Amino acid sequence: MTRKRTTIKDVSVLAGVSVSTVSRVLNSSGPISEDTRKLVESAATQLKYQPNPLARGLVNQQLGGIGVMVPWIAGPYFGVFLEGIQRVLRETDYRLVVASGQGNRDNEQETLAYLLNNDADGVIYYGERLSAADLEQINPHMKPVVVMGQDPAELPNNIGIDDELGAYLATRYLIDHGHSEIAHISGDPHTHVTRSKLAGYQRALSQAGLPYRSGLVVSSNYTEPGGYQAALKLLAGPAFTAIFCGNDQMAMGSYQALRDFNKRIPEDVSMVGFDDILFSRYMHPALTTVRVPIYEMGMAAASTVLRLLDRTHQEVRSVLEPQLIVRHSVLNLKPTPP
Amino acid sequence: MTRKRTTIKDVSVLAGVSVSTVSRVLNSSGPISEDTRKLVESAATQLKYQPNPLARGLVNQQLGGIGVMVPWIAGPYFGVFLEGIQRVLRETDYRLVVASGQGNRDNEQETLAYLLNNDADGVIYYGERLSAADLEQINPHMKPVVVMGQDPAELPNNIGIDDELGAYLATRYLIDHGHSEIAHISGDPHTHVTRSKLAGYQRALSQAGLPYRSGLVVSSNYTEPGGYQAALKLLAGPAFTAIFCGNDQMAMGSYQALRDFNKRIPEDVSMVGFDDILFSRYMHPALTTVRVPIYEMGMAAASTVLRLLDRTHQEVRSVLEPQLIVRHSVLNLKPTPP
DNA sequence: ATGAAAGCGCTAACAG
DNA sequence: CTGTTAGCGCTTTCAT
Repeated sequence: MTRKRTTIKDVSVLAGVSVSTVSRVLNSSGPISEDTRKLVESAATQLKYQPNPLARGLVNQQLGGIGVMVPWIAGPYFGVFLEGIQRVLRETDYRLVVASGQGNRDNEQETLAYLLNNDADGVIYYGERLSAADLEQINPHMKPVVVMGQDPAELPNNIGIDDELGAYLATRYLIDHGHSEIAHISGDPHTHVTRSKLAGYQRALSQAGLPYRSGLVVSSNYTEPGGYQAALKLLAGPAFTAIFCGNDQMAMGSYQALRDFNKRIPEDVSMVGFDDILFSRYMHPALTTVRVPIYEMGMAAASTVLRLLDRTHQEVRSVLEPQLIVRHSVLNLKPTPP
Repeated sequence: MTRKRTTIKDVSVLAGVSVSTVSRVLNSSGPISEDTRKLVESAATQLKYQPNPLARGLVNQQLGGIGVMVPWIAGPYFGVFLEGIQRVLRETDYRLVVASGQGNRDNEQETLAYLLNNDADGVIYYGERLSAADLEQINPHMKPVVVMGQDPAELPNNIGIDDELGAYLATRYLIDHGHSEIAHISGDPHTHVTRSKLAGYQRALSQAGLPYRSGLVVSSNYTEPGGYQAALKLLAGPAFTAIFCGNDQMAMGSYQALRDFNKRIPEDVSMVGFDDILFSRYMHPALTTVRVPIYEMGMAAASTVLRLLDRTHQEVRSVLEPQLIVRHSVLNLKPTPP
């Protein structure tokens, strides 16, 4: 706030050249003699010159930010996602502008629109509430948008893992360990992730010749308290020996409910989660779960916007395969190990 | 990327006035007749005009962002902090630009400098690695900087809770429940938070006439694996019946270590944590801990930068008092309840 | 009360 | 290879 920052003009004066020459060497645009280049460069370093991003953006028509919209910034899942994004963005000149929609649709829409208008040259949207049409409407300039957590079939630039496969793996693992009454704590049935997981659960069941029993499936909301409530509901219904939980946070809540009802894990109830958040390994017993490479997904999402923004950006090779992480929350019901 | 966005010029043409008039009504600067005001306003709405923040910033000399530098974006503690910041920033036109230093000093310094130069009109720095002098050096324009997690005595605009008091409360609680061999898992002894907590621990001890025994204190790094290792070290030393843990994440790791050595919590070892992160209540047994109002601290930090930026901004009334949350990880050793 | 014009700092033709 | 000039979109004197 004190003295003016040094401008390109200052550099040009010190170097004894015109501003356009300075601009040329700084951006390596246009031809420059070796002598003047050095001259300018030393002048710039000497003055610690930093181009004004506003002026630059004004002429280049770019805001300079990548906007990210997640339901919550906090939380074990999205935090890691953001970290992945930041990891690739830090190699660029784009800044990371984050916003959270707090699970509110109007809020999401408004904030995303604001982001697109004021802050971002491209956005990453992790959520299900806004459809392709919604997004198009708030994005009149057709800036790159990558969407996470929606059906790849319906949206372009959608990044995700194969949730169906993950759920299949989880359920299959339970079946292989002799479980046949397998409950499922699910999410909002209107969303793609939830449906995919349900589908994977069902596929494993039917493949093993096990019936699908709707009384064993309860919807919740992917939070710890939600998982707690869901487990309570399950406990009041038909008997089961295992739960496949839609995410680890709900598994955490379920653990609590199970303990409150004196059910031992895994002796009385086995449990498999989804996501493999950091804390899963510290649960007691350590949670067997499906690992989702959320950090890598953040990197992939960021790389994708960057690539959409600039054809020369390298695509990051990212394995977006879910993988079962075996820990100690599943009891083997079979006499011989599978 | 397709058609140009509408500019103030477009609005002025539609309204049949000059651009300066439009600017005046939009910013309520200068006198305007009621008629032209309405005229301009309707033209603006009709065109869905959004001022270009770059052009605006260029003339007003403001970047438009509040930069936040935390060690990690992910994680149960800083995520909530960021959420608090976002909460107050969303009421303003400032964007939230986040960066993480990944625990690397040079990285922090460089990134913070970059933020100050390119993105932010003010920054919030949560960390201990950069001193007042370091900060001053990278902040030639004297932009507002609020610092978290350092000694309030040494830095202006420092926001924090009374860690010493929190630690005192925790240790005192243990003592009141009949514990006298109380171990402490600490952090980097060079940092202010860690020293404060240690001081609170010592004060409670000496106040109760209990000796301070250095063999019962081990330093770690505030992570889960760090807590695990620290507990292991403790287990190899003198006997103790309780641990006061520098934060909940290390408590989580300690739980694991204790279980690995067949120590029951709280029957064999009682535990008190610090922070009250979301997961603490889901630990088994639920962790008794010192609640740090980190969300509110985020809000307070943001309000403070805003106030520094603009004298008219209201200061948020925030209670930054630590508070003991009693759950089930402490065994009462006394015959009668305290 | 309103308009004309200068200028924020930078890039990109256009000349030379 | 380098300098001059015209904007980018907006705010703000300075006139009127």
